[in-house]
Amino acid sequence: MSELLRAELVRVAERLGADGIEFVLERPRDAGHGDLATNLAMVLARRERANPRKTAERVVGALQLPAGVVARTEIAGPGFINFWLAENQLVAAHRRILAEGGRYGWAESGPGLKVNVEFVSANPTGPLHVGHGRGAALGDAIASLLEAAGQRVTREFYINDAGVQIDRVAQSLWARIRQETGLPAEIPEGGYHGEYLRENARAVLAAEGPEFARLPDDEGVRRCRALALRIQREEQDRDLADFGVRFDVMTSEQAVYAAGRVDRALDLLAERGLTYESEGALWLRTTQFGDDKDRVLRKSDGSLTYLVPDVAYHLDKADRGFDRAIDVWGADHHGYIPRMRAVLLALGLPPEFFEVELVQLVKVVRGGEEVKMSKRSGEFVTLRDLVDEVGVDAARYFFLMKKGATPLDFDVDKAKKQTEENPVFYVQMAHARLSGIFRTAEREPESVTGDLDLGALSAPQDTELLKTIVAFPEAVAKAAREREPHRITAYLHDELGPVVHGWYHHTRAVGAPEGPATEQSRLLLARAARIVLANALGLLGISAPDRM
RNA sequence: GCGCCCUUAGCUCAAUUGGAUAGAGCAUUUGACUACGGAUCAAAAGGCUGGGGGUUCGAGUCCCUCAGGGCGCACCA
Repeated sequence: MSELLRAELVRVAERLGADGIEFVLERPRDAGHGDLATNLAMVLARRERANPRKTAERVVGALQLPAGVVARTEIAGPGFINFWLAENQLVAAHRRILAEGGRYGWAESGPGLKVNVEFVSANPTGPLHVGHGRGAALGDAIASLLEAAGQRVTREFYINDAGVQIDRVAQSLWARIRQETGLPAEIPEGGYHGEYLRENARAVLAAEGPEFARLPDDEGVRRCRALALRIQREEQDRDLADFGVRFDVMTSEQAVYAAGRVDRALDLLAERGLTYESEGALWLRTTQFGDDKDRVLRKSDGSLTYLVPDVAYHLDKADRGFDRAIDVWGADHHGYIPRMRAVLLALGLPPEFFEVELVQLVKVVRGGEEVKMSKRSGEFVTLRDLVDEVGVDAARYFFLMKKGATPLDFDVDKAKKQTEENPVFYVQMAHARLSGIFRTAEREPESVTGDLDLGALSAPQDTELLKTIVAFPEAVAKAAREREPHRITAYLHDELGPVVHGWYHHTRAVGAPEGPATEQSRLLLARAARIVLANALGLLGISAPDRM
């Protein structure tokens, strides 16, 4: 219905000689300002240096809407135009919720963009930490939101298995294997000291036999490289699977090299005249594309910087036909964005192709104190430890409560509470209570069908609940457009949750004192609200329990 | 030194991207169950949006400046 109104406003704007003008049509914060409001008249007036209220009168006078859509129009404040929708619009919207069910909130538009969302992409050097968990929750939710917005999404994980970090973990594992059998060995400089490598060492010895530790160092390290990679990858995959995250594509850096893509990327840059030799190194003119200094591609020792495989990998994404490559990165990589963007622009990719969503640090707090490490990792809190303590639902919800770009204090005590202080509990409780209504009624929600009788929904809480659930698709579209899942947690906790609890508290569905027509309509309302709660939670990867 | 992000109620955070009277939760105070789960609800109180200047019908949001905090500035990944 807002689409219809928007289209008509666009038509009026064109008639008033303002083609393509940008204006806002949205649900006002204050319900006293109508169901929908637009600033069109003020934008027009600014352009024409006219009185906004007079312009608003012209706009309203030119509107031609079919009967039964808008009940009332008002010009208010500095020149806002407020619309009250006709009641039958709400009945129709409710009908749509029941009809679409689990897909309510999803865009109707046809095949959208092909989007690649790359996230987590942890080095295969150890278990995932809580920061990876936040990236996983955020990337997965952004992917789900984009799917809901009608786009074709691929969830991808990039395995950095060709760099020096994997050498270090191989050397570290080799040292632990020797230590386990009483042979002298030291963890190398920059190596990994976590307890988990001791576990891995014991597992390798159990599988390969104790003589494995007596191999020459170079062969031992070489074999440890493959073993460490496999062991760490398997553990990360388990961590992710248990966190409810599933990837469509795992791409390995080694495979990017093996396919010749890295050499091809270098050739392509050279062909375009973007590289030059200086001081024995090969440089890229990223400054021509907005970077603050040129960057080295091949160091004077002949090895490549990590920029080269990263560029090759993103070219590969473009070759695979993606319109967008959205990368979820740790915030410590933000300095790396300009040069990546510069290179991709230089290679002729459109500026909107490459997008980065940053994830800030997670500080785990228990009893008011920061928790700095887990026993197993030795240096960070693992995702598994956190999930074991608070559960997947609470972990995901807390990770998604704030914008990714702001630092997060994860309050473990609060996440475990079974009271309203815990936002995820509060929201899930709303769903469980609605389910409870149907238990009491001894009916399946799906068996309650038909249209709402607005005349029978006499309580103000009825109307409030109806308007709140009808606003859900707009919230999804906005969250997808902005890549901001926290808008959905905010919708759940600040809007829908309180409205459901308030409705439940103040009105009665089963055995409604107003009579059977009211009971029927309230059951229909409860069924619809339950759908919206479940869909919103589902987008975030959180369960919607019927009992708690 | 340069660049990016941040500073909003006692605390943790929002604010429809420049809109109407800056909103939630926690904490505090007061009240509400013989009813679908009181694991909840209703209400009160809490603010010079870090300071100052500017842009305009209109600024938490944009620009300048000052103060405070975080991160980044490799021929590391």
